[in-house]
Amino acid sequence: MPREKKYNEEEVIEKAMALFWKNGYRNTSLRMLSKEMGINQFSINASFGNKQKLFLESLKLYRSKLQKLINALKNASNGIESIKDFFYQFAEFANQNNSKNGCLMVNTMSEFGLDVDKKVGIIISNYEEQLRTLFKHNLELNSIKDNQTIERHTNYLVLALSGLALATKIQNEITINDYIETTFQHF
Amino acid sequence: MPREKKYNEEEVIEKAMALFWKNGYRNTSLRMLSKEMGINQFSINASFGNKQKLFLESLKLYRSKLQKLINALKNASNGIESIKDFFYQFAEFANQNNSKNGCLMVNTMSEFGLDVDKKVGIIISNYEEQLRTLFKHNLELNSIKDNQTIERHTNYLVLALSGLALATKIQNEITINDYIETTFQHF
DNA sequence: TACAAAACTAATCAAATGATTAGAAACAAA
DNA sequence: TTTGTTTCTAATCATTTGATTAGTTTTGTA
Repeated sequence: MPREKKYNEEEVIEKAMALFWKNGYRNTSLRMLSKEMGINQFSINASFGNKQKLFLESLKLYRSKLQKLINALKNASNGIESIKDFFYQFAEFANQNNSKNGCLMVNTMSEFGLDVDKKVGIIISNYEEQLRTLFKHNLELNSIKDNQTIERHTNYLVLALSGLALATKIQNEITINDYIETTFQHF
Repeated sequence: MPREKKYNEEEVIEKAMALFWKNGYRNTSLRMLSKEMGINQFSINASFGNKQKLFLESLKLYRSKLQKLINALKNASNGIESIKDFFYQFAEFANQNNSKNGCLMVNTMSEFGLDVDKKVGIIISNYEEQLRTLFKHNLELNSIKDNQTIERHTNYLVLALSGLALATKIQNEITINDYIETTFQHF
């Protein structure tokens, strides 16, 4: 066993994710990544292949962070109130340290639309599907709505969440809170 | 008076706008613009100065197109129903010819966040302010809500509209309609 | 027809980008 | 110590980018 890597791949990918989150895919260059990650371009290639693959790993890491919020929703049983709590936690997550970075998933959707890379697209749709299932489940918990209404409300909540993510990039906290409160006043 | 321009500036800026709308600012190169507009890079510079200024003119043109929808809302007097009509027209506008391009304003907000060019930012905030005023006015028309509630609902509708713009880039028509219907069921 | 002013074409510039190369440095095993 | 494998550094590659240049063409006026 010869020379060991100076860096920890988990650690450097955390920095890559932060940069992609802040700037988007196309506006993050390998030189910026190299500087931020503290390793040179060759090492990025050696560890991750290329920029696209590095982004994919960054998105996976981001997803795993989001998963913690989602798990809280999974274990909740308060119906619509649990979903509302999730919205507030999500808003805080999307604007941690007043970063105004929004959500990396939603940012990526917005940057690429339907022309997104296939593997990236799968991660995003898996995430959306998981959200949809959890929202639906919680909507069924404490209501007597018919299936069609539940389906409609589920669709609504999924879009409302991505709208919230977008909003955190530019709006102030009051507007954000107004938005969440009004969203859940309907139920 | 010597040679006349071969092209009409109004016409070529329409094509530039379409390209920026589809691809965003950074992912639209001057060569793509040159090809689409049918004039070479030098002529783009001669007519508009540089890429940034061309984008600004494109955004102004986009804004003037949106203004037609807004004027319909201005002349309406049906309160919340008028706002709902506006949402449907906006959704159709953002997805005309099944383009999935969303809204150029919202796309720009998402691409640049708060780091947006100053002049571009002014156009966007003017637009948002106009929306806010019209929403507020229509909310006051047919309701007995207190001022605080109207303010909150106004904030809600502004964010709901940008969320709708984002959604049209990726979601199908059913989900979009569910979203609009549920949004206005609250009132 | 000759001239002048503006618009045109095509080529080119410097800078930035993603990716790769050549060679030096590190280090466990023999 | 020597060897072989791997990581590291720094330089470089070909493209693409926004912008500009040099020189040609067009066209109204004198």
